[in-house]
Amino acid sequence: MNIPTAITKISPTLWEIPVSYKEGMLVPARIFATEKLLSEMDAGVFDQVTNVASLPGILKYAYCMPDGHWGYGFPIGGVAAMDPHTGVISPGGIGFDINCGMRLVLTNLTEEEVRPRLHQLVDRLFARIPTGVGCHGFVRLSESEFGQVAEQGSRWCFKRGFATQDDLDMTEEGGCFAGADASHISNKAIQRGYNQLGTLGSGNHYCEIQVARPENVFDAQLARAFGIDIPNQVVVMFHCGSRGFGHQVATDYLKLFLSVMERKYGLKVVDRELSCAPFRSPEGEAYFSAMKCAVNMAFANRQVILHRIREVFSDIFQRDPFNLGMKMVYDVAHNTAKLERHEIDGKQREILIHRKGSTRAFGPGGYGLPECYAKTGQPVIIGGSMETGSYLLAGMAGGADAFFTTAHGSGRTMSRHQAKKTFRGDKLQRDMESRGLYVRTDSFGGLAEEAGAAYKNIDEVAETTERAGLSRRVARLVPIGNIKG
DNA sequence: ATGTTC
Repeated sequence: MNIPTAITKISPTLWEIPVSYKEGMLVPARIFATEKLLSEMDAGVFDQVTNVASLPGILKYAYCMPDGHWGYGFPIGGVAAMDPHTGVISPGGIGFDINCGMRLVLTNLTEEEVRPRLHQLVDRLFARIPTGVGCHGFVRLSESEFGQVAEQGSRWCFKRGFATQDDLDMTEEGGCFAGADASHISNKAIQRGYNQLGTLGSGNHYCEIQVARPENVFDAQLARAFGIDIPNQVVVMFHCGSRGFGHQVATDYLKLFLSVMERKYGLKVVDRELSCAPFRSPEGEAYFSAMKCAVNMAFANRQVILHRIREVFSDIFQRDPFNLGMKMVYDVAHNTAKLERHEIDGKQREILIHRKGSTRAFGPGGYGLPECYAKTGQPVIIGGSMETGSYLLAGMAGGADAFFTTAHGSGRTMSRHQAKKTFRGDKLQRDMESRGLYVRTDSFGGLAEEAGAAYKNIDEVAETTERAGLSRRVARLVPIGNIKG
């Protein structure tokens, strides 16, 4: 058993490790999980979340969500809010894949209408959306035009005809984090990124055709408000981020911070992977701006992919995509740092929130939400493994204590290496097809790594976030087609 | 996650 003996149970879905657990902790660590999910977490989670609790300027608690697992420096599933004046910013608290995120798109088609053309549809998506490591997109950009993508995000897509105003409205922050300045980006990052717009990537990135079956709708009223109102309605969910561009931004600044952290700022961290800089320092501010460039590139990436998905559906079903009801439910990031206003000890304050493998989940009335979601709370998209389904949820008022944050996915229980040794991709593909799920992939090895059995149970994760008051389940979405890298 | 080891 990996669970520290010092842990105390605050509620059936919340656990706390006190500051006395480890020298240097400034705040307690809190983990949202059932006893079962807690017991499935690797020891690295407890080690890392308590390391995060020692970072300068951290406020309230270092959090970990129920899908938490070991990551680079911070656990994946981590949440850390810093005082912007005294605190640090850490790339490890955001992740290498900056603005990795989820997008959910409606159709007005039913499973019965899509099934006969499923193979054709998935094959065409696989042909039109580049997948795999190092893949390139169809949008031809000069390096300076790419700088505009990085600064403008989805707004650049709107100008180029790849987005509607409604798409922008249904994206977190309108698809553009303000304050992105491409002068903080290295040439190397631009070289890696400028031809990657509209590409899915590899690993757990995918584009899925899913069905909202009536028996899987948890809250019919919220489902209707989110546009799910036909029995067996088909939706499209996809998961990807900022590709090699964001990876290079993270690499560049991790290295820069390591060179100045101790020498220039006297910051000592217990793990080099917690490389950081004061938020209010030239290096910290440059990273925050560069990170926003990667955030915006990822929003634009998902927007161009949506444009292609609409083209494919339009070709296959011989109708305009908007006649097919292809409207976005929402696009939400799960690897970012943001300045947000939250109530801390009874006072409204601006704080710097790191969310790494955790999702913003504003409750009803949350600021900046589109008017249509003012009463429902923000749509939250939690992606499961490709075999087991995903969830649409809604932010809840009870999320305030966790800075309105919830889980992001299933969370691995088995390492990629272990999964590759345990499963065979070609057999998995045949098994999935016999269960009515048609999957296309660039790499059978990559497919084996994503086997459902290598992940936590998504139903338990989603239910735990609801019991903890973080996000209410709206509908469970079952995959029938999948393309992955 | 990632031109999967600068």
